[in-house]
Amino acid sequence: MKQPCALHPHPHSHAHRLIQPPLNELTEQLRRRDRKITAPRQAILEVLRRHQHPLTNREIHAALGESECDLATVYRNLNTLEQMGMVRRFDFGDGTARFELLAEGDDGHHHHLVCTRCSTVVEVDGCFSTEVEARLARTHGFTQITHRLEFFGLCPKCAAGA
Amino acid sequence: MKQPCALHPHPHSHAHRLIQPPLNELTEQLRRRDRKITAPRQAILEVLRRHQHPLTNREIHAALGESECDLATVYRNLNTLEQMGMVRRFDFGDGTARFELLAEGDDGHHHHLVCTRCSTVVEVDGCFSTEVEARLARTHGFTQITHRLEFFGLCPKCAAGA
DNA sequence: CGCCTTGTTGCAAATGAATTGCAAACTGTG
DNA sequence: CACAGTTTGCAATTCATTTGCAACAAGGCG
Ligand SMILES: [Mn+2]
Ligand SMILES: [Mn+2]
Ligand SMILES: [Zn+2]
Ligand SMILES: [Zn+2]
Repeated sequence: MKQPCALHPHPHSHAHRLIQPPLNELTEQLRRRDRKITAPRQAILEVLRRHQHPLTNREIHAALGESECDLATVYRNLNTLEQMGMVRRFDFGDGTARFELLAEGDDGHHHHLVCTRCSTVVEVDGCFSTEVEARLARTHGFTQITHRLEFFGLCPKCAAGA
Repeated sequence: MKQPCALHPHPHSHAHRLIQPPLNELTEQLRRRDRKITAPRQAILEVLRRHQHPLTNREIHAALGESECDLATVYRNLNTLEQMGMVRRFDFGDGTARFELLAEGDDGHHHHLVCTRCSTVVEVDGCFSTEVEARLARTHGFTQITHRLEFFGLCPKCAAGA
């Protein structure tokens, strides 16, 4: 029940971020905001808890197993969870949204390094560019500046075997 | 015929990048690669030449005027031009691709600052993170690392009037 | 200038992610 | 247990983008 991420190949030497809030803490967040604790919802959160890499709606749906629910329900729930700040949406530019569970209080801002061939995902931590954003704010008068940044490249395995 | 960008609001104080290769130079590139110089193609290149901000397929199609062609043709041409390295595709995360014309030899790598309310686009020049990429390469063994980065914020006009 | 090969176009249909209308089922609460 | 407000399943819809196919046009060549 607590198997590691089977959906995504990723370098074993680097563990993913190890947040994994316990399920009861998650349902607590739901309860607090008058969201109902349904079977699909719990199952989805369980899936997200198990996989600390970004997952697509379809992948989450596929990983549900028993408590199967409609794919539309997965979409709806991830939107809800995003609005509640419980998951973060990522965009790897392939037209399919991906989600990661957040620890409470964490805004989840971080980046990834994605293999353009096998889709291996490496969690990149550390975010620079606060100076860049400050400069942009100063130069162009923009406020509330954020950014979306992902890295792409060829993973060692793919570089070798191809 | 050489009106400025009418499709996108953008701060007047900052001109966009002023590449604008002449049309004949562009058709020359086509000829060199056994691509035919058709009316739709020339018209599309003209539109791109006039607007040095990222344009969507639909926007390009709408800006064609006389030499109207099918929207599918616009899509096909932008894919072709991208493969040929004559335009660069950008992704602002709204599910719609945008394109900018490139000067020959330029790979067009750069970033934007986009207003989340009115979609004003500011061209950001300067690309840091070569060190970050080098670090990622070293740490994870990836090669050919690039990145996709866009900034988002509230433009001064929107911050004021709302 | 006509012919031929090949790239291109228009049009309509297909794809694929994501959203939505609606009626039925369910959750939390009193 | 009953009620009000959510959530779900299912099917239909939207929207960007792609694609099959037959008609067409561009460029090379004789
Ligand atoms: Mn991540
Ligand atoms: Mn640009
Ligand atoms: Zn790889
Ligand atoms: Zn704005």
